[in-house]
Amino acid sequence: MSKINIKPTESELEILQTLWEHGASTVRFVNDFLNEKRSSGQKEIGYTTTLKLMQLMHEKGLASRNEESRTHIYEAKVQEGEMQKALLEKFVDKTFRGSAMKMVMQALGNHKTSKEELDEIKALISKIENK
Amino acid sequence: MSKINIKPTESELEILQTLWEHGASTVRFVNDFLNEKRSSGQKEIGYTTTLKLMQLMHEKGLASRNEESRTHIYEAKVQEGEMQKALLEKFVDKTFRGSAMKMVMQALGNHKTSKEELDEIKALISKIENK
DNA sequence: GTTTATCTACGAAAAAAATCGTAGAAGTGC
DNA sequence: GCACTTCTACGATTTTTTTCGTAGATAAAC
Repeated sequence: MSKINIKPTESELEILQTLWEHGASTVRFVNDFLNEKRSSGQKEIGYTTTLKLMQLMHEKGLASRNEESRTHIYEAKVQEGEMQKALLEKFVDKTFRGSAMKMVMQALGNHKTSKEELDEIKALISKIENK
Repeated sequence: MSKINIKPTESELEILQTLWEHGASTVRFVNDFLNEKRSSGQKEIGYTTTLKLMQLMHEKGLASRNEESRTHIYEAKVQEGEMQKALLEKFVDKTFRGSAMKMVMQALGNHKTSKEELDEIKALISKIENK
């Protein structure tokens, strides 16, 4: 349960997303994936840009890497859930002045929520209430 | 209902928070307030730093200012709720891969939620369901 | 009315983050 | 083996954000 004390930058977070979603990956894969996502309009990210970023992430301890083969394979070193928790807390502070509730209400209000999702939430609420 | 296309930086958001919380304010007030908040430890923010930031926000259209008296009075030009909505959307994308639901669950799970708050949410859910 | 404090404007330095170019090593295809 | 591609390392540039110093104007204090 090691606390997360390393805050990723925007770009780093984007890379982490990729690693979480696809598991351990090469720089090439991450770079391609990122560029596909932002296909329309924006300028492509150069390969060495992503490389550099991932090298930095390795140094910072955000990612580990396997150097057995020439093509290194990077893996997220922090868990997605933990990072989400840490970032959420910070975000609530910054944007909702600390009120998680306000944020939840905002999210529920804005977002078109399906019946299934609402049921899920209700279930969670019951669980919290009966505890 | 003008869409928000201006993304504030971290510092700008902090200033916006102050303006939202206290209404139209002078640079001096904002600067003092900000420094009190981060009292312990960190270095103080210089007056001209805050001044510059607020001038930039004015240029960008994030804040308006009343120049009638020598001491200008700044006011947030975007509404808190709108900005929260915009930032929330971006945040959910970046951090929860677009799943607002996942985020809500995470928030409800981590955060110690009071009975009143839970009731509030339940009320909101009912409202959504009966619509 | 002269000194002192406070304000804005503005430029520029410092810090943080993102981007890329180049070099050289290592693999691939023929 | 030789040309071609692909990879890492590394330094350096560019862009963005934050920070502050200085100058001049205005107000306040006495």
